[in-house]
Amino acid sequence: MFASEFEEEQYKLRQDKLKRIQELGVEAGLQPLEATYPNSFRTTHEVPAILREYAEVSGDALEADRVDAAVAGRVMAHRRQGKAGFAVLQANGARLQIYVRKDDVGERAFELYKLLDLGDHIGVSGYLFRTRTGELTLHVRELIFLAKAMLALPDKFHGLTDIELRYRQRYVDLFMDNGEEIEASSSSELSSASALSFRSEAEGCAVQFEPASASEKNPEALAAATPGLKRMPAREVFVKRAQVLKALRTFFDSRGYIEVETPMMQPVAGGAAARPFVTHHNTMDMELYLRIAPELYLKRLVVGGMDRVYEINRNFRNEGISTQHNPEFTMLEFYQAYANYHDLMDLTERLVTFVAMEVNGTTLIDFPLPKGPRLGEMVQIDLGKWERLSMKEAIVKWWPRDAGSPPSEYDYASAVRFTFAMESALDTLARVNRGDLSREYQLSLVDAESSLRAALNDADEEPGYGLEPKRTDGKSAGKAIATLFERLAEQHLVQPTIIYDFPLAVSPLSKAKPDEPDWVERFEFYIGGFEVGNAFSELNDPEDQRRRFEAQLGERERGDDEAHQMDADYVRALAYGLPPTGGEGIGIDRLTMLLTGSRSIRDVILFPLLRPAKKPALEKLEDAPATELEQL
RNA sequence: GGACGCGUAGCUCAACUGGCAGAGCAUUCGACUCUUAAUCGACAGGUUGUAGGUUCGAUUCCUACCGCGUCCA
Repeated sequence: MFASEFEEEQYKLRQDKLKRIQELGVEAGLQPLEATYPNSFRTTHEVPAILREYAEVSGDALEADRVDAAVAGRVMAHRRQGKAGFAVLQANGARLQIYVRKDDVGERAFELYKLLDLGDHIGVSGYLFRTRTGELTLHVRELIFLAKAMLALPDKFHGLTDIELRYRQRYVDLFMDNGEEIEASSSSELSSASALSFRSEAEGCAVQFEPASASEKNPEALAAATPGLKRMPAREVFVKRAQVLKALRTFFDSRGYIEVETPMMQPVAGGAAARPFVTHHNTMDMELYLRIAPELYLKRLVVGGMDRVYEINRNFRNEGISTQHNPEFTMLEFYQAYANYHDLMDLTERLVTFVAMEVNGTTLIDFPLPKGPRLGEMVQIDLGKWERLSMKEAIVKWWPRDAGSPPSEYDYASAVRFTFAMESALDTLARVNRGDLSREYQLSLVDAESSLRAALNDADEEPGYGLEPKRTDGKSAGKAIATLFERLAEQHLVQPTIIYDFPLAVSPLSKAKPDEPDWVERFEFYIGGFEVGNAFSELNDPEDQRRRFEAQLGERERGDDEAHQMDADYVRALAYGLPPTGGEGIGIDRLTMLLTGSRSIRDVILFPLLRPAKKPALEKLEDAPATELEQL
């Protein structure tokens, strides 16, 4: 528990203080436990409510018509001046100053006041007034000790800036973080006046996070330069996250969708391309997988006549960790019978717009790009303005200028032709004279080259599905096309963009386009340069579904452990008749990142996965001799 | 998995080209009845992530490992 001997000493010191506090309480007639860890304190006001209610009431008015109040909170500042002092109580993310005078609270309570440490919880009652500087303050008459902070708080001005510690000790981060901290990547002068100004408007909170110098700077110069990255306070991020969830439920509930919960532990981990976590049930002696998606269960429900369903819950994917990936993440999935992917495109635009308005009151967000060549750049995104491009159009739009003409329908039709197209594009690219080009341009050429090569590799490995007899080589180029799109276009999709019509090869659960059997009715939408959601017209032909699963099994045998597993029961469910259905999944963590201006998924997950903390120093010392012996 | 960066007091950070490990906050003691990063005075707090190496001398240079971060895959 203790990080150091110093901390242990601190702890003991505070134990002594707690004992002294107990003595004071007992002297006042309390039971020992009531004096140290009382069970309750009756408040008359919540701190945020007081700040809101009396924000406009003058000191004279408060004096003329005295307002009594009892509030409780955590001591976040403690300023003493002899026989009086000011302290700041924080509760529910808002801060109220209190004023304690020995003359008013008496000898014993003032003794208690002097024993307080930062982080302690107290309850106070008294009356409201305004100080000389005009700050709303509670003049304390009675002071009750509620709970002790046995460990010292971080630096009161800087707070916890160590990102690792913020994640590991979120319980500290939540009450310490005021978001004022500036992260590197631009000059401190600029970053002190961020374009983002986060205020707890909902709570009318006294904590204002606007840098004092902001108004003095030239706003035009600020807008021109990349503004610094100012974080929203941790607490506010998670308040917003709750609002996002609430808005989503409002949206679907009002449209007749039923919220359901489907298994998190599944005998077959299906519904997505990802490696699962494996677990074991002892009594039944069976392997189970933590779900990678709820998809197949939700569609079973549509078979069962639940025509509109949605689920908001965790998915688990045994994959890498990055600023956009956490092994467990929250996914919204919804399904609507008798709808197709065109209907879902319209619904998606309305949904995102609605959530933005509910949560932020505007569709405009300032967002620091979390990856790609424009990493860290603050961009303004309008979540109410959408563009739609087919995947093929997107490849054309972002096709490297120096690589000749983009692939045609003819090139897409088979892996052999696609390979040839990539090779000739690479040749064209290689012939560009790079002598007088800027470094930036040269880098973009390198990037283009690696993108084409990645697609080329996929085309080489592309399996033959045998689904399309017209192909001479028996191989599709679907996977390679998807890779090409991702490498060329994804990073540019900053404003909300729907990319529709995906290759069948990468879409084992989607319905094919009637006129183009190699392509499916599927779209993904991108914001801020990353994928936020994925939707399609659901494949509802059991025969076709069985063939696709079998093709995926072939993939798996070839070493692709992300290929979809066979789910015979799902095929059986389809055999009972799934109506034409549109379904969609939306990454809630990523959506929350956008709506809170967060650079990392870890900033919107309360307890992101980290390696276990290193051992306390004392344990380590004891271990040391053993390892030395082993080495000998 | 690869590249780069970081790791110094409880917290936030210094320590120039390798030359006595320092400051602020917090803590402890003292003064102060309108302060707000309160102020003033004093004390205390360190195996510089771990293990090696180079050197008269290592927080600094080198190697490996651990942890975290960022990017790429």
